[in-house]
Amino acid sequence: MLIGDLAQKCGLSVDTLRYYEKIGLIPKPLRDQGGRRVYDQAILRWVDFLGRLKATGMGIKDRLRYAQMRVEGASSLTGRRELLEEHRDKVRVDLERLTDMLTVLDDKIILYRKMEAGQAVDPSFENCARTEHGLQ
Amino acid sequence: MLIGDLAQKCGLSVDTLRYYEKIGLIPKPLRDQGGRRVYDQAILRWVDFLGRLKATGMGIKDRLRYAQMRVEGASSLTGRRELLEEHRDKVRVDLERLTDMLTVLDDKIILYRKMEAGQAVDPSFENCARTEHGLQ
DNA sequence: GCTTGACCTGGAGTGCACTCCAGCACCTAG
DNA sequence: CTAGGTGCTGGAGTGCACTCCAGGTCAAGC
Repeated sequence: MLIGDLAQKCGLSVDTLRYYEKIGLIPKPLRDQGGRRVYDQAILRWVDFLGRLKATGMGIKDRLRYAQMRVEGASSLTGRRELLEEHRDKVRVDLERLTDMLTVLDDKIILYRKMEAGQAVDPSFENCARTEHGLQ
Repeated sequence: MLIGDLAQKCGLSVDTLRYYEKIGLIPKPLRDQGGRRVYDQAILRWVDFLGRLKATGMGIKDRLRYAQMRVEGASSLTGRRELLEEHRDKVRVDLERLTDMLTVLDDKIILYRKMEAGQAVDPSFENCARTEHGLQ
């Protein structure tokens, strides 16, 4: 698999893949006679997992730490687990934040709909304890 | 309330508050004799809501669009509602992504713990369909 | 009256995470 | 055998979202 194929399969750009390699996020692949990168299928799982870490808010520094430990092998098992546990905690916090916000947004959207319908808004709703925002 | 007090109350830095004012995220406050910004309590609710939008992944451009519509008043009610509905959709997607990731992380953490305990890992678990990542 | 700390402005600098580019090599299809 | 597409490298450029700084003003306490 050449870099263009991998890019297509994993949804990253060729430039991003080379950038990830440069900073050490993905291992240096073998090269063919012409010096072109040749990837193994296994890279797909790793890139996918990196994408999930990123998509759930892990910055490049922590992904890099994780990648480096992964290269170190079995001796870094504990370190990797701890990093994932830290990240899990952050994910839990984010989940709560998003869940709360969903409520706030639902309330506000209802409020806006009422306003659009020309209804006078009940002040006790405007200052609804659930959102504490009313019309902003 | 001067800018330092506001900064303390809302958890943003003085610089950030001035930056937000410069780009139009928060309205220009009145000034006292000495030219210092004087804020009304009401700004707190707005800044808090902006913070929630930010903390749930809304970029500065959309926050700015929202802020500008807010200044326009009643005529922008529909626009604001639509923007919030768009954001709500994104929040829902993020919630699902985070929920999935929580499962993946839980599985991996269990796997790492087993490895740390020196247990041979059941290959059917290593390639567990839930995570499709195994040990990374 | 003077010091000290908070505030002011305009503009430069930072860190993250890519993204793009020039100029070149290589490989494959026609 | 050549044209077009893909790949290579090193390095510059981008957009976001602040953050910091110099050089100054102002107000309140001693």
